[in-house]
Amino acid sequence: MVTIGDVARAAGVSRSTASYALSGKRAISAEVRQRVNDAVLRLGYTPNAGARALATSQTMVIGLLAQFLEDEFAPAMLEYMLGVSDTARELGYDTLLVTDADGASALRRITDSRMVDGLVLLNVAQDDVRLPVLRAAPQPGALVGLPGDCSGLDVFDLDFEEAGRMMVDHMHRLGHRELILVSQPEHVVERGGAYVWRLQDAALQQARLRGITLHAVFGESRQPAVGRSLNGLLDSYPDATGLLLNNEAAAAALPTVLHERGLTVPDDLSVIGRYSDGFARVFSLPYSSIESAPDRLGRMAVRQLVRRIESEAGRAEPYVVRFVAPELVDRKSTAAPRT
Amino acid sequence: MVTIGDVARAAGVSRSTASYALSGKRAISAEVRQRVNDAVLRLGYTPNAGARALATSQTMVIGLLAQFLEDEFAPAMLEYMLGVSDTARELGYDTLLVTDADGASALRRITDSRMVDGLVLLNVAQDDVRLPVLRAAPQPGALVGLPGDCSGLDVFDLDFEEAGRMMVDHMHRLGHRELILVSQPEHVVERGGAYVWRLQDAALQQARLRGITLHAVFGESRQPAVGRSLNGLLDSYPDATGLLLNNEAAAAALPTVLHERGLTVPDDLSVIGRYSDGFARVFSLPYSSIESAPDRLGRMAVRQLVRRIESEAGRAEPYVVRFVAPELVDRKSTAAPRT
DNA sequence: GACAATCGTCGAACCGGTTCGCAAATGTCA
DNA sequence: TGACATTTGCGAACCGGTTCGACGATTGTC
Repeated sequence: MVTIGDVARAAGVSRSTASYALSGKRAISAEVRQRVNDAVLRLGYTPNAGARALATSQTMVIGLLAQFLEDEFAPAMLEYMLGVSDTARELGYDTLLVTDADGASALRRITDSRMVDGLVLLNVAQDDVRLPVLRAAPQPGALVGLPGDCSGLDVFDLDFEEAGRMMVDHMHRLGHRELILVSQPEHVVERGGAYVWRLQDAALQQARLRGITLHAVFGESRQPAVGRSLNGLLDSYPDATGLLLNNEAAAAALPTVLHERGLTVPDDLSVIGRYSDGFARVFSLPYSSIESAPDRLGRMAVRQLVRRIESEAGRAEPYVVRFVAPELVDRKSTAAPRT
Repeated sequence: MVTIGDVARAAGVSRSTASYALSGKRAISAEVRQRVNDAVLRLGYTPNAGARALATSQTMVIGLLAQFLEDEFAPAMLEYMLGVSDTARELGYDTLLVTDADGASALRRITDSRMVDGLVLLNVAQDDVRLPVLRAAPQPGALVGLPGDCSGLDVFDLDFEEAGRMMVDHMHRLGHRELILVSQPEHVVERGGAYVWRLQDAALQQARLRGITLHAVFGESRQPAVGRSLNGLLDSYPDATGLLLNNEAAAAALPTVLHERGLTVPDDLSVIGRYSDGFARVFSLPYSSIESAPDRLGRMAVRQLVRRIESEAGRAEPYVVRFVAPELVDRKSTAAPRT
């Protein structure tokens, strides 16, 4: 392994001079700088990350805590992860991926051992057990997902309330008067997936405001339960003319269910989902949807995190809670209800 | 920050004694060991990862290189990633996620700076530019995906040849005589996605052997192209009675295409895909499929990698190329062709 | 020509662990 | 009681970087 000592020797200077020549933190003559650079190239020198971390107390790594829970819709998580990882790299950071089932103790391990300069938490729950650990950590943290208590952290999330209202209003404008909202499985809500009831509560309230009926139910997360559950719903609410899906698995299962029942979208039923456009295209999800913007959220979180990491001023700045405005991507799956 | 010096002082011993008490690499009296452990608990000591890496030249981190390419089916990658990350953690390692577009230079950066003890490469291409870098690196590497040259590396992959033969034979046994095989987009193959033509070539050969017709074509990776492409195929080969899908996006798009054409599976058409069971359940993919076993492959790769990292004997062991035998998961999407 | 300021470089210390060699304390046996 | 082995803990060196203070050589100023 080639160290900075080897470079210094090859360039005929001291280790400290070599270091300064490379970092530029002190004036070094052009000639010496050239000799050092040549030596670096000739020997193929790359600084040892551990040594540098020890000396500077900066690892240039951010921790990405992704929680994969039973009944959670995992594949969507990948989009957030890529947003985080790609943005981190653009800003000069690598990404340590942490998928431990026990997020709190994994978080403690990572922060206490100083493996990372900052953290991004995905899939944050209402009362997330990881948050006290994160607040106590010396590194700053950014969340994707809105918890009950945002203090001391930067938070980014889709505006699920507005999403719920948009779904209802869109249907209402078209003339629908009875809707069904299929949320994530009850499990997810119990565990504190706040976004589920944030959307649901707002949708219910908006329905009341508009004077229309909204049946809010929990869905399932995979076959065969998800198909059965959708059939059950359509049996239970035969007069409903619109379906709102805050549940990706349900959106994937719906085409077949409707086909089997001989129903056509949007003639017999109008449908709006909530997922990213990339997802819709890859999985052939044919319904208009509220864009969940996972890449944007991941990007925003990392940007803010790095700002805090890198400037001492950033550390002191007030914490932000920022919502991405939902946008409806039209895929022609809604229309006026059949009279 | 609390260091081992603080622990030593609190326990009334030297730093070296504290270190030995914790590592157990030398005999330390029970009483002193107790005092050290108490101090650790009282002060909340966790070793600094950078310092330890510097001293031991072991980071307890493995690098995970995931390549997300245009037209590649990204969501399936998550299953591999989780298999790797979870297994790594079980064995005491953390995972550095690298998603750079330029995999080769990212790999060089990671290995040269000694950030990781070993590497897992996903989505390995026939003539992968990352492999020369990996072979030159001081850390061992394991691949998921079979390249042209496996020398110096441990390789794990699904037996795609056998998968191709199984698909054909299964259809042949049922009485089918004309099949269509939809592969990944041409892009993927051009870039060296060997698994595509490994399956395809084996399928073609087996079809010849059985004396049946197999139309092998490239598919698309997303809507609306993927739907159009499937429709075009069914138009072009009206006599085909069986469809083989080595393309997840095509499997997701097919139900709607068939519905629009008024075709029923398996009465009008028999279908076999190639994807994991977890995937099929979450995305309501209703076709029998060859299990791609992503979690198993990730797990195998990490296991072997850690074996090589941890034992000096492991380093010397001969390199392995191991194939997972394909298994057909029956979802009742195949039957004898309509006469 | 004396003195101060600036520039370029070096030596040494430090970051926080681990590990080697050694010595003091204790125990064993003749 | 003395010789010797064993246990137990300590000091120092090292891993590979960064950074501070100092110092000699230039350059500038009056």
